[in-house]
Amino acid sequence: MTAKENSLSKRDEIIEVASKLFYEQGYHCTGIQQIIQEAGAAKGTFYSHFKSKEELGIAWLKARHEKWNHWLLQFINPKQSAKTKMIGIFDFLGDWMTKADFRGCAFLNTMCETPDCENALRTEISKHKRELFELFRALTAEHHTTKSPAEQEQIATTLFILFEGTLIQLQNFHDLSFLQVAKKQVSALL
Amino acid sequence: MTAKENSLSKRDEIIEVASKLFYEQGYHCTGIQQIIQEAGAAKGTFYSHFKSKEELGIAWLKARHEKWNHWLLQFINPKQSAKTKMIGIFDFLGDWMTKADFRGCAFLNTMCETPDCENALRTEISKHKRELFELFRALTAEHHTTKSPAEQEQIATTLFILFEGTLIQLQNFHDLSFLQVAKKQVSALL
Amino acid sequence: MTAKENSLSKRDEIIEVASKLFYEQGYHCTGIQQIIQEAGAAKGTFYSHFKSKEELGIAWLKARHEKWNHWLLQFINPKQSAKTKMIGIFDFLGDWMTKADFRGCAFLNTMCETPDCENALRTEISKHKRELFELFRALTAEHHTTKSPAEQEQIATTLFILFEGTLIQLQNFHDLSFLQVAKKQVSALL
Amino acid sequence: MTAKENSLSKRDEIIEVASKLFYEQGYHCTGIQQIIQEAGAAKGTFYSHFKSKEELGIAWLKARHEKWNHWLLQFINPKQSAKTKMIGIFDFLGDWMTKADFRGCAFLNTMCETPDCENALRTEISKHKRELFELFRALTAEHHTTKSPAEQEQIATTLFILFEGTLIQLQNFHDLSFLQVAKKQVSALL
DNA sequence: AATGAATGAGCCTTCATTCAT
DNA sequence: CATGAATGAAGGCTCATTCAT
Repeated sequence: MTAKENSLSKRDEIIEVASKLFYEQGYHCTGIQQIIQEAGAAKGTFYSHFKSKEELGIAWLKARHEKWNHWLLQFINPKQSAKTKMIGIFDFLGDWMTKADFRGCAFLNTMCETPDCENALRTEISKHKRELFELFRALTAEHHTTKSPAEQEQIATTLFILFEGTLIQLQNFHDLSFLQVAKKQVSALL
Repeated sequence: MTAKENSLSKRDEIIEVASKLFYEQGYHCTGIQQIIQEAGAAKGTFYSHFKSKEELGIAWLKARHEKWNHWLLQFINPKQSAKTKMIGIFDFLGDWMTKADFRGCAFLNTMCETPDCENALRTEISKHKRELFELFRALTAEHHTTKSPAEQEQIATTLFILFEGTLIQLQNFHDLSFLQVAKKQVSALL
Repeated sequence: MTAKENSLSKRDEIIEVASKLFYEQGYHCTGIQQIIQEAGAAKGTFYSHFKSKEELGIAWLKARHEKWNHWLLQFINPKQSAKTKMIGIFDFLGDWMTKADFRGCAFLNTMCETPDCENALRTEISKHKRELFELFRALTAEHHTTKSPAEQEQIATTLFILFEGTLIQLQNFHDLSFLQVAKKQVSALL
Repeated sequence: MTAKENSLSKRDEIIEVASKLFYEQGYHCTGIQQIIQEAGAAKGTFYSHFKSKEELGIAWLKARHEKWNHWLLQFINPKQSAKTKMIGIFDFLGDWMTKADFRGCAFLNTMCETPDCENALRTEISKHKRELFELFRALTAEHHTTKSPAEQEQIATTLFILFEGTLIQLQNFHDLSFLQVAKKQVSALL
């Protein structure tokens, strides 16, 4: 158990440290050296767990995806209706950005510094965002039961765009009034 | 004159090459070495024109700001009304992204890879985006003459959020249907 | 064991090469590039052993301190009395400078090219010289048992000053007659 | 007159700035760029006055030689006897080092960072020091009229060694008590 | 599973100097 | 006499990765 815990914890410790640094400093601006130093691991240890920096990056985004989804669902699941859940997503956005010191979204940030679309990181990024999109779709369908699929798609997509747009504005301007505007618009759509 | 032209063109050549590379590869992933090589300049030549990479980065963003604004205005100015101009901004977005191979916005990309808000690049970035915001405000005021300032601000901000959100989605998914959704929403707002 | 020996010897090889070059060319005029080239090491190897050039400089001075003290003590310890030992120090000075091609003292040279007194190298330098001062003090106390502490301090300090002054003159003029004069003066003091 | 003054002042301004920087930072650690920048001159202007950095270094040492000698003579000339003049040289040393923030002697410092004895700077350095030696010789001869030339040489050389040794100790330890000891020894010799 | 020395290309920047104007 | 753009080698240092132990 101790052994298992240790072996798990070594790899996980690296991921944990990397997550913090990749998010705070950016993926490309964070070096393996800093990661292993702060994780208390050796060079060789790192490369026995990950065959490259990119593989660590992917592990980071996969873990981030799980964690972030968990945060979000924990936040909105207590809400009763699909409508209040959708509004809750935007409340979550404000909470999240405030706590994160307006650093923005790890996935969007990494997308912005990774032009190559064939890059494996980009796959994780679009997977993550697609799942968020699906959530908007599902909640919209649940809420707007009488509307046509096309109308539903229009609304879900708009919500998704508003979410991403507000996120970027918060990151850029550190100004929560963007969130208030977005929420008003969201309410108007529901 | 030849000398002046040459000496100017040398500095401008560096900016031009840097603009291309910074945009295509990202600011941090582009080295001075590559820039001067592709510009056919020597190390020392570079540093006689720019005191640091950051100064070049700022020169890049300032030039980009002018050029991009010029593109946009040239695109929307022929339109007759404030309303068609606002819709035109979103048409421009589609044109731009298609031509740019969906690389996204130089300013947002650089923001995403530059966490430090005190960074001089960030100043240029928010300046650029604030000006775009002002354009939305001005056109909204021109169009919605009967609405209250608060209502105008709500609409202009929503348009701005939609613009940025759509931009990010195009960059992420390379899927112009996001633009169609956004345009529908924009029309509904006007 | 072979591994350990090799890995140690790599670091030591760098120190050894650096010691030679720092002494012969000066600390600031010697680049890391030249050091690693002559030591047959890679850039990264160097920086895995030393976190900066300054750290290597300190390692150099620390090693030099040990080696030089060893040379000196081996030279004067065979002498019987404190008096002959003190004269021996000046004989050693002549031998040393002759063998060193009158390059002077690594510590004084580095002090002269390092104006910042807070610099870590300066700490090593004054440590080294203070220890030499202590040797003069100890031998003076042993020799002049009847004199007052104040008188002893006066003599020890004078000997120290004469040593340093002669050293500098030898370095400047390559003329051993300065040493003869100094020795005469030393004898007069004892 | 204005023209002459300006043309003189440009070259002299460079020398003046260089003097300050070479002394404070060391010869090798000071770059031409910093010098011309602080002197408000252009690259080409510099190289029209000096064919190389070394030539500026020589101009610096020549000017320094004149200035320093002037300082010293102005300090000791008011003294009546050769004896008080010689003691005055050591008083001057204390004044000088205190004012110079214990940066030491420009000539010795440059010697220490210039191993190559054939270097033109070294020529200026030994010229300067030889002249100081001559001063000690002349004053000793004036004072010790009854002593043999050999005895005079012994004393003058000892004074010279004490001067240089004390200078180095002040630079190293910033401790004026070395000067007191030296002065006591000097008095004993006269 | 873990270590850490070794690699060499690359990072941004400064160096002393030349030369056309 | 003065300018300042251009040069390219070198400065100290970090990068992601490999490999023998």
